[in-house]
Amino acid sequence: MTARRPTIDDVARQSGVGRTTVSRVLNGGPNVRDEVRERVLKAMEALNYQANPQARSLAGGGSRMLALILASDLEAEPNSFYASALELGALRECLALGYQLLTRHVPQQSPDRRQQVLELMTSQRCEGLILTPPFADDVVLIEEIRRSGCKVVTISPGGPGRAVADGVGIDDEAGGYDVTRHLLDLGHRRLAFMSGIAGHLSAEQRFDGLRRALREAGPDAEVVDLLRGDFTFRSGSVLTARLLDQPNPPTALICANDDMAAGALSAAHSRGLDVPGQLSITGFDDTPVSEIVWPPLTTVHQPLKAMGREAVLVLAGRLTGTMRGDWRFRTLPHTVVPRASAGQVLPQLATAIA
Amino acid sequence: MTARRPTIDDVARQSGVGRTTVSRVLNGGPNVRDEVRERVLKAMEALNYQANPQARSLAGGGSRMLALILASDLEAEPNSFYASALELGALRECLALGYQLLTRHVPQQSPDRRQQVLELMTSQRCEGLILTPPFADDVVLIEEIRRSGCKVVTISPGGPGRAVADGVGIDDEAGGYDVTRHLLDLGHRRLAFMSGIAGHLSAEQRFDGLRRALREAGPDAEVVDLLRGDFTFRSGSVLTARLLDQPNPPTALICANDDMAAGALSAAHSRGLDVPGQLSITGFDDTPVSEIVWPPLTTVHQPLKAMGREAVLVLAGRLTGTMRGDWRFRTLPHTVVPRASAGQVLPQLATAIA
DNA sequence: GTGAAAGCGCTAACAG
DNA sequence: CTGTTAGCGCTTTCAC
Repeated sequence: MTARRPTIDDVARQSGVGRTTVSRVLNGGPNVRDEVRERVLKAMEALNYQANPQARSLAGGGSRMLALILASDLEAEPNSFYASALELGALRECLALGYQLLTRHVPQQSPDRRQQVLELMTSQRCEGLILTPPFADDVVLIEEIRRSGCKVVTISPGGPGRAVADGVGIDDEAGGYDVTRHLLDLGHRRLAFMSGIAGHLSAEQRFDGLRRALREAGPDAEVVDLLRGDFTFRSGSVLTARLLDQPNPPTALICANDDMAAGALSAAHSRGLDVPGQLSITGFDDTPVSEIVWPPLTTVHQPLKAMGREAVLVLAGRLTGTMRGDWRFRTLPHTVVPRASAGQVLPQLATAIA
Repeated sequence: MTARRPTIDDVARQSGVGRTTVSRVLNGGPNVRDEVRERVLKAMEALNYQANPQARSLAGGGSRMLALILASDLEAEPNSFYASALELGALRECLALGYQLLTRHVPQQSPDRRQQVLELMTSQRCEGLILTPPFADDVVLIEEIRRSGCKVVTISPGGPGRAVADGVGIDDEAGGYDVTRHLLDLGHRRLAFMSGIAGHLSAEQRFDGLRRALREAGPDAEVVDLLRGDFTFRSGSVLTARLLDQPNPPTALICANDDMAAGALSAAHSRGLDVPGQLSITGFDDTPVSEIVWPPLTTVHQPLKAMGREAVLVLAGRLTGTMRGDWRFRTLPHTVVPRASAGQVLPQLATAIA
C-alpha cells in the first residue's frame, strides 16, 4: 500500500555511484566531480528523492531543526498576532534555508519553564533556538542551552540577554520616546503609562523612552499614573476602568502593547468616553488588533516578520560558521503609525488644566 | 562539552535487563513482570532517560508525530485566534498522550497545496493529520493521505469529508439557525448574511440554518443581501461599507465568522452608525476578537479547544486500534453568546418598515 | 575523487 | 516472560 520512499541507496544505484557520493552532493560537500554531481542530481530528480531527516539526524548530521520559544500565560489567551507574525517570518526563512521550525509556547510562570525549553531542545535535537521575552533575558537558560551545543538567538533582549547571545529587535527605548513625542506634539501633558510584566525588559525600556521625552518636554508634562498590566486585553480594560475612576485622569494613555490598548479602548467605551476626544490611547507592536478596534490604534510598528526572519538568518549563520565572533544585536527600524485613537487635546480640557 | 544523552542500552545495563525489555516498558508493551518494569522505570528515572524520537521513528516504531493543517490566505493575515485555539487544544492532548504536534499553514489557493500537505506528511513521517476547512472536504487529498498509511481526522467537514474520514465539529446549520432566531426574536426582519469562501462548506451550512429560521418565521422576514467575503476583517469592512451605501439597508447583518463581523463593525463606525441601534451585527466562532471590539460581538461559540483535543483523541484511537469501524462525526455543542452588538430593532425603524 | 564499512538509538521479528 | 539479531536511512571515518 504505502509506496516505499526512495532511499539514498536507490539514488546511488540509479546514478551508478557510491552511497557516500550521494551523501556528499546532498550536503554540498567537496570532492565530487561536476559531471558526477550532475548525474546524481538527475537521479534524485527522477526518483523524487528526499532525504529522511530522522535518519540524517540520527546518523549525526545536523537535525536542521530550529525552535521558536514563545512565552505563554497559562490561563490568559496568548498574544496570537505577535506570535504568528514572528513565526511566519521565521518559517519563511526556514523554508528558504531548508530548516524545520518548531514553535512552542511555554508558560512563563511555570517553575520548570527552563526545563521545558531544554526538554524540547534535546528531545527534538534542535540545533538552534529563538527565544522571545522574557526568555530572551534569562541568562541562566541561555547558558544551559548553549552548554548542550545548541545555538541561541534572542528576540528583543532587554540588556542581560544581549551580553550572552545574538539578538534581534527594535530600539524599544526610542519607540517609547517617539510615541510619547507624538502625544506631546498633540498637546498632551498629563500622561499615563501601562506596562507589561516586569520581566519583559525590552518593553520596560519603552517606559524609559517615555521618561526621556517628558524630561525634554519640560516640567509641565508629567506621568500621572503608572499601571502594571500583563500584556493582556483584560488587564488593559480592568486597569483603565480603575484609572478612569480617579479624579482628574490623564488625557493620554500609552500602553506597552496593542492588546492592552484595545482593553483600554474597551474600558473607555463602556464609560461612554470619547476616544480620542476625551482620552487618547496608543498601543505598541502594530499587530492586526490595532486595526480591528475602533477607533484604530495609533501605535508603534515593530517589524515582527522581519525580526523572525532575521533571527533565523543569524542562527543559520552561526550554525554554518558564516557568522563568527562576538554576539551582535541587530536593530531593526520602528515607526510610529498615527491612526485615530490619539488626537489633539480638546481646548476645554487644555484650559481646564491650565 | 555536550553531555551524551543516555541511550536505551544504558538503561538496560543499569537495570540489568535486555534492551528489548526496556523497549517494551517504554512502549507499554505486554510480557514484562511488574517487578522488572519497576526496576527499568527506576533506572530511566535515575539516568533521566528520554527516548530519541528520531531513532524510534527510523526503526519503524511510530514517529508519534501528528500534524495540524491550517488553510492560509497567502496575503491576508491568518485568522490567528481560530488557529491558536485549535492548536492549543490539540497540543494539550498531544502532550498528555505523548505525541508531537506540528502545525502548518498551507496556502489554500496554491495549486500545489495538496503536494505541500503530502510533503510535510512524508518528510516528517506523520502518523496522523488533522485537516481544517477547506482541506477537510478535499476528498482527493484525504484519499492520497490515507494511501500513504497516514490517519486523517477532519475539523468541521461540510459533507464530502464526513464520508471519507472521522470528523469533529459543531452542527453549523443549527448554529446559523440559532443565531438567526436570536435576531428574529429581537424583532429583526430584514437580514443580510456575509459568507466566507465558497469551499468552506461547514460555514456555508450556517447560511442553510439561517434560511430555515427565516422560512419558519414567515414571509415578512427576508434576506435582503448575501455578501460573499473571505473570512478576513478587510472583506468584512469593505463589503459592509458597500452594503450601507445602498438604500434601505438591513437591520441586522449575520457574519460567518468573528473577523468579518469585526470588519463590519468598523465600517459601521466609520459611517457613524450606532451598533446595535441602527444595525445589529453578529459573528461566529467566539474568538477573542468578539470581546476585543466595541460593542462586543454577539456570536456563536464554537468549542475550538475541545475540537482540537477531540481530533487528537480520534487520531490516537485509530492509531492504537482502540477505535475501529466506520468513520464517525463527533458533534460538539455550540451556543449563541449574546453580547452587545445585536439588539432590538428600534421602534422607529420597525415602523418605518411597516 | 570515490567507495566500503561502521555505527547513530531504536523497534521488531524470532528464538529461547 | 526475556534476550538476540537484524536492520531503519543516513553521515562519517578511513582506505583506495
